[in-house]
Amino acid sequence: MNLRETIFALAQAYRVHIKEAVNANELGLNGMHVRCLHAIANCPQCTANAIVNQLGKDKAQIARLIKDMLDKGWLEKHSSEFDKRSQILSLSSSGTALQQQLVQLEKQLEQSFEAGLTQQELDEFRRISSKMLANLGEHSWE
Amino acid sequence: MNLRETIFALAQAYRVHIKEAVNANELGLNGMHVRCLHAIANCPQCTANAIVNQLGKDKAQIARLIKDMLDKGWLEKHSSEFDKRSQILSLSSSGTALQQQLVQLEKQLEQSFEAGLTQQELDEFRRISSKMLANLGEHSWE
DNA sequence: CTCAAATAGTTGACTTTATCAACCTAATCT
DNA sequence: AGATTAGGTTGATAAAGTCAACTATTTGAG
Repeated sequence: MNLRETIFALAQAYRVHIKEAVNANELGLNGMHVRCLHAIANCPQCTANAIVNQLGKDKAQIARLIKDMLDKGWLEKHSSEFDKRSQILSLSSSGTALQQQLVQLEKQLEQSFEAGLTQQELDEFRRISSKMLANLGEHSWE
Repeated sequence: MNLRETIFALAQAYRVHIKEAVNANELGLNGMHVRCLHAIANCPQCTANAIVNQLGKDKAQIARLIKDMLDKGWLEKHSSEFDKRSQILSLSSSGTALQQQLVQLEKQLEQSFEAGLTQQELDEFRRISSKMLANLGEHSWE
């Protein structure tokens, strides 16, 4: 298994398992919902544009995603006082609850990943990974 | 950066960079083409079904992908002598050339990833990764 | 041997996801 | 002010992925 296969196998495994967990809990959200919830939760004064940059997606797609999530009542938006072009996005109470559930599920999944590994190994994994990312000039980028 | 972020950042970085390289070389192929070329190259007596299992995709999608690649002249197919339901797929000469170019580009990209890392670190990364995959009961799975 | 069940592959119809270009409004820059 | 840039929305369309039905073989239980 070369590096490419390793990396994709990990990502694929994560995707498959978190999808299972999300479906099992019938949260009614898809992959982009998940990423968007996290992005907003972790980004103070989040705007649509911030999400576009963070997730590396087309702004049209993000606009529709946000509209969908607003309709579902997971988000709130109000225009920025500093730049009237910008809409500040935040999680509603139901959005926050959802995101917290996700954090929970992800924590559990991470524990599955990490089973039988020492703290040292985990640190090492992260250290090497971030070296690789630095090599390619990647940012936090989700 | 937690484990999820790390894993997806790596996968995303790989995807973005290989896509760039492929586009830069104007090979005219997309992500599924790439994966399919590799799958066929590495699978003796490859069938559509083998690809479905290897890539974990819907068989309808794979059938259309193969048709497309046959039209483009990258593949050849002939029915199996052992099972007349099966179509054995192989790379044509242009398909082989394409796949070889990809191998080249991927090798270069891997070198970018691995820059400044020792062989020990790389081994360690692979070892830890496969432990994680084993935790989740993953197979080679691409 | 025979017939039901399983397997390989194809196709049609459809949903989801992603992309491109046009556009509006507000901000910024001489 | 007038031109340009940036944030966001929308329409149209392309690409990816999914579901179900169907054909043609093969397998396997009785």
